[in-house]
Amino acid sequence: MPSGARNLPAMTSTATRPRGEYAKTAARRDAIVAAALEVFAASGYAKGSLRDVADRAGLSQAGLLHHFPSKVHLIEAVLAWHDEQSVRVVRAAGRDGADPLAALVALAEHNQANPAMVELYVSLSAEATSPDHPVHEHFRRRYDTAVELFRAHLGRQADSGLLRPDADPASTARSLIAFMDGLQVQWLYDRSSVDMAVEVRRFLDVLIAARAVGPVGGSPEPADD
Amino acid sequence: MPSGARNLPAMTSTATRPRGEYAKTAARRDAIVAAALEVFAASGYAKGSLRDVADRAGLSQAGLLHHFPSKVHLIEAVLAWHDEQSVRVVRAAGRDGADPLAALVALAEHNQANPAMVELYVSLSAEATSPDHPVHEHFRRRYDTAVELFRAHLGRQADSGLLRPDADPASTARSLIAFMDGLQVQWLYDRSSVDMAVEVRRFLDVLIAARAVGPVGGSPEPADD
DNA sequence: GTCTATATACTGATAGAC
DNA sequence: GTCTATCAGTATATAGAC
Repeated sequence: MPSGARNLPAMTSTATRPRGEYAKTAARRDAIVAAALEVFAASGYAKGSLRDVADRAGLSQAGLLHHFPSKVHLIEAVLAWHDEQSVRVVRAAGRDGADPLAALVALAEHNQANPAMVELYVSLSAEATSPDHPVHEHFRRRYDTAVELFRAHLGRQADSGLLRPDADPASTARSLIAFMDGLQVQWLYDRSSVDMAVEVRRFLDVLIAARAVGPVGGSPEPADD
Repeated sequence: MPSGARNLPAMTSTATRPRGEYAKTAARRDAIVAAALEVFAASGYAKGSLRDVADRAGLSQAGLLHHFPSKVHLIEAVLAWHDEQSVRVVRAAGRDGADPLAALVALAEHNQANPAMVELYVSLSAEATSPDHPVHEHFRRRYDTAVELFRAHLGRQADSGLLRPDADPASTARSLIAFMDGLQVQWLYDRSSVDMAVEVRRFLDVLIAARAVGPVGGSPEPADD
């Protein structure tokens, strides 16, 4: 279970403190973030307690607060790690296919293999709709940039005739993100009946494809379902 | 703000207790449910406190617990009311159009006019993904029946040639619900930029329509955007 | 039916020893 | 850097007066 920290980047600035003695601290912080990810994923941010995180990370609650001076600092670190993971997956998928849309299938597969990340994202994005929530702005910005990213890409596809002519790029961008978000919720309620990667691919085929009914980006990944 | 109780049905069984003295109790319960809806919508179920609900309903916390013996009883009453409202809207929309799909547009409009209901649904459906959450089963059943409802309808439309031939009824049903759920989240983050009713109509046109590009159900409501 | 008062438990955060 | 001990605040729920 606490395996989320194995590929954590050094979030503490290693440049200013080259001393070897602090390497243990960085590992500690990573372990704490991994524990916090699990706790907040399972209980949400409001109900998730620092004591639970501390217990799971193997230190006292006061010890935890030495590394992260407040609960808000901790959740921000967790979100930074979560976002970095997502970006990493999308970038890796974009290396061969070069299509941001095909990367969504890879992201769905990645999420499906990491339920805790889905739980965290679903519960936290819902909690943070309250304007005074500590990470409200984080998610607001995230949606803004995500919609704009896809809108721009779909606009280019429309210019190339690769988008259904009756599909508005801005609306389609929003729909795409909304669909993926909602799908994660359904998946959490019934993981055996919902295959997110398959649904995403079908959705893209139906919604995006102009004339051709084949895979969206021409990416070399036709065999999976 | 506390205007959600004006069209509350009598959830307390008025048939068994015809006495006039208890009418005040029913009204009290309705007021409490309305207050709880607001509190849980704004703060979520976990963080929303009975004290807040009691204050808003104009009685003490102990007095509140006389009517609803526990927090779980209260949230169940709130959900029952919420579901009843949604069913009412869908049924009313189905009376003239007779198309469940067109009713979704009406539902989106209704939700847009009642932000508290959207906040409640979004935050609670996310919270309740945890299997041990008090209302987990409620939402699990809700998704099951909703998917089955739309799947059956889309299957009939497919038989009539009214569904894109490359769209699978079961997948499309899931996608439709996922899209609407995700859209509500985005709307909560940016209410001025997102028009749920418009997006739902566009989505239906693109995803469902077989050949005709016109409105899905032929309902007499072409002028809105 | 509603109240005050309280029991019991847990929260995030702090102080200071080591 | 980690600990124990403790803070002040808040939570749900109960007991008993009126």
